[in-house]
Amino acid sequence: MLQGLRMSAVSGTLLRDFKLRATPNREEILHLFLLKNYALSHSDIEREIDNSLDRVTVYRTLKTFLDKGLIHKVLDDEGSLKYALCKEACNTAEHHHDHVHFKCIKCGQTSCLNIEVPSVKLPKGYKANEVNLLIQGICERCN
Amino acid sequence: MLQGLRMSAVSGTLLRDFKLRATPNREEILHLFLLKNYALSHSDIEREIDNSLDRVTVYRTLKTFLDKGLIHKVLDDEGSLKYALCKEACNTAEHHHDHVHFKCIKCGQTSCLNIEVPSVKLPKGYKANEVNLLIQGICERCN
DNA sequence: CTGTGTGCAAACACTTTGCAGGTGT
DNA sequence: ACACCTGCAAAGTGTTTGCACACAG
Repeated sequence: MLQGLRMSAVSGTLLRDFKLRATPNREEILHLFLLKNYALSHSDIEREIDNSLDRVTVYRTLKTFLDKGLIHKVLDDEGSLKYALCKEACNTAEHHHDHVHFKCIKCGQTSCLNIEVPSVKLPKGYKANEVNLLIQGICERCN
Repeated sequence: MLQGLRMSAVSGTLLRDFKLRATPNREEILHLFLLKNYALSHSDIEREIDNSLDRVTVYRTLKTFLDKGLIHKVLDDEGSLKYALCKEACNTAEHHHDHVHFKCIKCGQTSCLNIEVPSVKLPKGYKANEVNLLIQGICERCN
């Protein structure tokens, strides 16, 4: 849904689609996600948006985006959560976040791989809800 | 390697096996890991060991255990890392940490599932090093 | 106009570092 | 005896909350 659109134009519209007020801050943060194709941590965002943008606002914006289903959490091995855009249409009611993420141990970037999550047979009694696969290694650019 | 041994006796020996000094603190923390069969966060450890045990010591002990290969990181969706014992013989030189972990969204416990990590075909150019699979859902006890 | 977003300040929580003294081997 | 572990204090970093004002709809 997000691909193939002019980024500069899309942020405001996208926000309204998700029933969020289109404020400059939100547009800027959303724009950054559209620009980068890898997962961003809180501090990544602070670093990239160098002009004044309150720390607290970033926290709250990320939480809002998360609640509304614009972005999803991406696991990281360092304890610091990262976030990435939901590629398909997720909304508050239903998410399908079975993701494969790849973290490069050289450049540190974590990106979404467009491959299927392999199905796993759980022991009986267990019921799966969400599956997260994090693969660490060397990405194609660093190879 | 760890299974089938009397826990109270094993901590000290195990520490020496890993070339670590057997101190009361370390034995207590290691004992806790042996006792619980799910992954523990830093704060879990602080909570469980209610008597005096300095926060800083826990940090340093966990780092030491990690470095020596006694424990490994377990991913969590909340940003707070957890740790669990390495079941097979891992040492500083070689780890094989392709793990499947299951986090129950009811009781919050994350445990190691004894199943194989399904193989994933990576796009060409990518090279995998370590694979972490985190499945979230309902565990057998909460079901 | 109204409800929500924002920035500031401050509180709070988490993690790391330095150092002096204690302890395992 | 020596090297390493520990606890305390303090600094550094990350996150949350309260409040008054600004602003989008």
